[in-house]
Amino acid sequence: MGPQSIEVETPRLAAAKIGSDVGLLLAKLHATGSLLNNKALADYGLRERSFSVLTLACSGLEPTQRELADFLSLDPSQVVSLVDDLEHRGLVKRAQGKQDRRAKIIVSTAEGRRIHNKARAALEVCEQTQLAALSEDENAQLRALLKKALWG
Amino acid sequence: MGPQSIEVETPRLAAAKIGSDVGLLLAKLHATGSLLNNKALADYGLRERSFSVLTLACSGLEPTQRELADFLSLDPSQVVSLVDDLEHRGLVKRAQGKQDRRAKIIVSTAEGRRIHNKARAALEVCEQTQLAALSEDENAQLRALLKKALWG
DNA sequence: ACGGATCATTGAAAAAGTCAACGATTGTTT
DNA sequence: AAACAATCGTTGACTTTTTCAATGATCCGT
Repeated sequence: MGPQSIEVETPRLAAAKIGSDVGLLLAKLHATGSLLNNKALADYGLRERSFSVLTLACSGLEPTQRELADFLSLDPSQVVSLVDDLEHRGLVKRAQGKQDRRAKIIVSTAEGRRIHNKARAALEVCEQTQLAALSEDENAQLRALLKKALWG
Repeated sequence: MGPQSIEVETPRLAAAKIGSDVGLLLAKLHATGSLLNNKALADYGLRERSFSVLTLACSGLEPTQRELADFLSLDPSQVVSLVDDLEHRGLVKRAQGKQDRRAKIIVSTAEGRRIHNKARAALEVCEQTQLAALSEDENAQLRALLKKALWG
């Protein structure tokens, strides 16, 4: 039950030119990160994706399911499953769209916000250990670059 | 058949705090990137993963399948499928391990290197368009940060 | 009011991931 | 040297995830 040891082996293959392929770097960091994130979120019955949905639901932005699908790069049917699960557990609610009655707005419940706060704290710790090799500045720099790459 | 238009819409939800969640940023950039990369590689009958395997096979590092699995964060059985496919198409060969006769070393064929060069060129163009919002310096900076985050 | 488009949802089919078992080989212990 | 556990690639079964087409309800432009 002690603090989980983090092995930082630098594999032989990291030397290859492939180590500069942005696509692979993203895939690898995302893969290892997802594993740790999901482990950290498991205590709250969440995974990376349901946590993301819950975060948006808690954001006050009142996202529709379509917006969630677009933003999270998911198929609309996957959003249905995620929201179903969160709704059954009382963490979010489906509300009727305001201008569009086809759309459904996902909003958090009080319990949802409570869980989200705890989960967010756990995830922050988790991500800090993942990016332990980076200084505070570099960490912020990485976020900024990723954002800029995505949305300019 | 003209140059594919790239829509750079900044979605409403990008404003949320979630836009600073490293895990989500990685997931999203990886997701959109994979789509484009796979599309670019399709002309050569490759996908992101088979391309990665081919790259390592062409690197001169003589990786074993176990090393490929570790480096690419894949299950060993997935590597079997990937190598099977590449081998059937004559792009790589399985060679006996030098110190360990259980292990199999993956090396490229001449045809494999030919295809790889073409695919790599196409992928570079593709990645440049993906990271078009970043300057040359920022592009290098991003690579460096990702590498550092992974291997210190 | 009509027709085409979009939203959430369902269900089925395809793809990907996970996992345990196996033979062959290795390294270690006795 | 003999026995033992561990590792490598492989196979096959199983679960999860992804993808896609179809549907009813609703919106929008004409």
